[in-house]
Amino acid sequence: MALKLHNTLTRRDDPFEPLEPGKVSIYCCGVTVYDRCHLGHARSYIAWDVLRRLLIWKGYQVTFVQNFTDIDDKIIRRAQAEGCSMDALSEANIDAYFEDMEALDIKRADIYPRATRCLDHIRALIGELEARGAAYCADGDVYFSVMKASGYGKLSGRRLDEQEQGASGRTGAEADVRKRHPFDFALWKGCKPGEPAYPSPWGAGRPGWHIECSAMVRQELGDTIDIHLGGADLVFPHHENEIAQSETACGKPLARYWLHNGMVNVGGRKMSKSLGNFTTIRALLDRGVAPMTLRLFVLQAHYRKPIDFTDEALAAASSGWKGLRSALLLGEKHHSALGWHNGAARHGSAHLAFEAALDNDLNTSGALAVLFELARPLRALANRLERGDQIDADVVALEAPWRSLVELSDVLGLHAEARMETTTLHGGSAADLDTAAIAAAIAARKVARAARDFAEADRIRADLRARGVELVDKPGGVVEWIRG
RNA sequence: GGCGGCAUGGCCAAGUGGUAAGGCAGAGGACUGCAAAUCCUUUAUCCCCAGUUCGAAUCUGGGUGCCGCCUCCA
Repeated sequence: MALKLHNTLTRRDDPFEPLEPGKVSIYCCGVTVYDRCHLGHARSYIAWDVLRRLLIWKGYQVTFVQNFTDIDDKIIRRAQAEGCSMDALSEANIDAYFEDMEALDIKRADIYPRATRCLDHIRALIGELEARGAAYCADGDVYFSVMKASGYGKLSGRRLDEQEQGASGRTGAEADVRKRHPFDFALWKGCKPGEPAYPSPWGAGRPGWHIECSAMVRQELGDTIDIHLGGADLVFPHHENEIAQSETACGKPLARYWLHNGMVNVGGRKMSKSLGNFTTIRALLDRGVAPMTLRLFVLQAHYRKPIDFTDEALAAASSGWKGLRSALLLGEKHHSALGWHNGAARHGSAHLAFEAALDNDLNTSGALAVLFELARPLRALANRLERGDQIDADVVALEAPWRSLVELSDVLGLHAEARMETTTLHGGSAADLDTAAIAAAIAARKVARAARDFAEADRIRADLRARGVELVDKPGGVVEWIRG
């Protein structure tokens, strides 16, 4: 089976073939670091993490570059509002970005260029565009002339004469008087008083948004890369403009495959910083949502379709992850009881079905179905072992499915840790209860149960639950508890 | 107004011409003092209409509804 990827440029599923056999170069549009990452970012970067893991699993050598936009109007404004420097704000949000991504088990990129550290390349690229007559100066700003870019609009399927200017309702009519064409965009913005500024041949100022990506791609990966990634909301104008800049400058295609992920919606509307309807990754983790629950939530839908974020969907993903997790932990927790030592052969048909699903434009939902089917008997066995039940399954025959499950789950970045994860989405604080107090309550309940005073036993259980501790009665009088 | 996308059981969702994966929830049964957890079993003809075809959720045309983008955005 060969990998097919939906290419925004061709609007088809194209067979994937890297420019250089065995090697893949990827550029992923990163975040503007004026705020924390939200679930929309998580979705995007989880999807691309799976693409990257898949390519590595298939044996490709992948070079993955992802930028940080650390020069931007919103960063400047936010920094002013918070009374700190732009650099301090960026640095804090970059740190937070890495923490969030690490929690979600998203692999680190090989290189993280930042706009503030690529200014030489940015200025050089603008200079080239100017030399080619594709850039012009106006009042301290430098603009790109879209009329000079051949094939402008090919990525987003737009024709300049068909667009209704300002249809998004976000542009001020007077802002564009300096432009020769309404779709011309800034390569360099002249600085205003009090703003951070960098020197340039066109005067002090800062780079426009689109130019940094063109410069970084060229600096880190060359004229033409294999895959360019980003959210669907970046297709126009950001990626269209990147193409215009890069291809006008060097005359070669910028990227062979353009992939775009769908949005995360809230109540049918796109989650976005500007709409204010976002939930940060951090907030979700602080609520006790397991990182892998978020992964599962994201991967249960195809990456190009919109997904609706609801508490119900999150709870469903949480339950699903619990099942997958216990199957994944089976071999680790019980390997001596199972007598699994030999590294059994893989479960061939599962591998084929799994790879076929992902080969079909990253059908993670189909791939997950394979994992759940592998997991079902494993989970049942794990739970029986935990309960001390009679085992009637062919335990030896389950080693191969388990090893396959672990390997294939890793391609989706789904990893189980043996430590107890909090999975409830609500519940009080158990901070006022120490372990001894809980043990005492359990002992008291045990006495009550022995005396068949179930009213008292249930009262103790309800009391603990109200304080965030859930009791689980196991066979043999064993009582386990977890903090909610 | 332009461009693009989506519509499958209670909810989420796969499916790319051959007779509906998977997850969640629900129901029934087992277990339990009860519960929780767990195990077993179980639930659809694919927005509407008209076509193409031996055969369509899958192709074509029309309709309806929803979403994204049209210089902040993952």
